[in-house]
Amino acid sequence: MSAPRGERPDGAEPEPSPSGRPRPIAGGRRAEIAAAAARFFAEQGYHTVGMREIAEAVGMRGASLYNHFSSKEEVLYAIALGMTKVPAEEHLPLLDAEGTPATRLAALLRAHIRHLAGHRVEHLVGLRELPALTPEHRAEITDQRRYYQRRVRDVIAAGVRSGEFAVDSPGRAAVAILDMVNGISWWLRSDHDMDEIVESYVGFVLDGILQHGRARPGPASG
Amino acid sequence: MSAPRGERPDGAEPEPSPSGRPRPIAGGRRAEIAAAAARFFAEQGYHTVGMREIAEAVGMRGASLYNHFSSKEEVLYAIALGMTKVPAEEHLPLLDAEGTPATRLAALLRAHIRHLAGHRVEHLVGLRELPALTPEHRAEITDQRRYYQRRVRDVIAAGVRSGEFAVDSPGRAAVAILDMVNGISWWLRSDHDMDEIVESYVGFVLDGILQHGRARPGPASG
DNA sequence: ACAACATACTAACGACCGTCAGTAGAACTG
DNA sequence: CAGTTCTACTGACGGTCGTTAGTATGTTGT
Repeated sequence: MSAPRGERPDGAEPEPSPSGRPRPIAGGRRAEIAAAAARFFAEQGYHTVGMREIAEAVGMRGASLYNHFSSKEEVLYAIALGMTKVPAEEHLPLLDAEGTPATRLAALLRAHIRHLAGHRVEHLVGLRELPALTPEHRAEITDQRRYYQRRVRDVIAAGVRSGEFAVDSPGRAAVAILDMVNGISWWLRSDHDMDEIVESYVGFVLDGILQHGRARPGPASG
Repeated sequence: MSAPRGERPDGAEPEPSPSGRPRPIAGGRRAEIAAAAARFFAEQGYHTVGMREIAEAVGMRGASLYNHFSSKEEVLYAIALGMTKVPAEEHLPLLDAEGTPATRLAALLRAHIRHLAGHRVEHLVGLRELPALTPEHRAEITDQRRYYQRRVRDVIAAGVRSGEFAVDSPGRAAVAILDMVNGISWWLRSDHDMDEIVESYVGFVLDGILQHGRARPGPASG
């Protein structure tokens, strides 16, 4: 089962392209590697996966990966960054749009969950493998996450002031909400009905958690 | 700062301990090792931590750990089992006690969160390092977790039937609730006010998520 | 055509890993 | 007392890991 180390497996390549150029892709190689690595990291864990295994998945030898990434940790960092910095910059403007706090938060939640679903493995890796990052890289990721969390807390606080929401501690609610929606990436499968999940969770948050301090009618009893 | 136990000169005393017996603890050694390992696993990740590092923390050499565990994976398995099987057997009977579904679920949530807080690192490891387990061990842990989740779903369904709760999908709500409360172990620190956290989350669940389908009065407008 | 660059390769290094074999000294048991 | 068990030790093995150096080859720019 071990690959013959010293020999060139001429016919073992997935593409024995006789032109000598194995892959015509230009520039997108980094993303391709990161995507393959994220898949492996998600299902086996960062440290279990070797550079040679990642390389094989994209049709290279392990050492060649260092033409695209300076280290294994940088691969992980790129994955984590793509799930914190990028969506933060794309989604948080939704909180600055027009509308009530409730509609703005709903828009953010929908974008958040849909993005998570579209990048499930990357999201899972970004949550799970933080300790494997360099202290500097880890700090950058957690800072970004804290900022995102703070923005959610602020829009909740605005909703409390406007009377739309009823919670004691917007900060505590923000943490609980984000933990709940991020939990999706642990169990999501491709055969789930995304529309239904999104609307369920938006309901849990907007009509549930953020309303739990409000008086309600009890169960029908007559 | 290095311990003097490292080198063993020819005729020197192995331990300066006056009693001559290095450790009077009997039998509790397994738990001591697992606790130390859980601390390391939680903050560095399972694969980053070596047997020699765990051993040093309990005053042994790496190879001596194999007098207590047959493999490194068994250490992880013991930790994970202590956070699924044990609490399931201790807490789930609360769902069979007397009272309404709401009071029974509240009791379970309180016990769950308090147990989580008392074993934060073990809980985190049990969540995060599942892929490092043997397929058989992993299956056992996830089966246990699925059972726990099903019991929560059932009590939610009972509450819906009795009119105490108002949710469309008890199963979906159970998953969301458990993800939310389990998320606590990712950020909990020892200086948090546990009573306040517990009651906040019980409120999020019982008065929030599980009521979100019920009609409510809107924000006060007159 | 020639230089410069990008990308892939082979080969190997040093470090560390989990694990095992063998041993020794205490602690119990009869 | 002898015999068994328990626990910790030393020392080492085979393997894998991330990474580097050096090299070959195809593409691009002038």
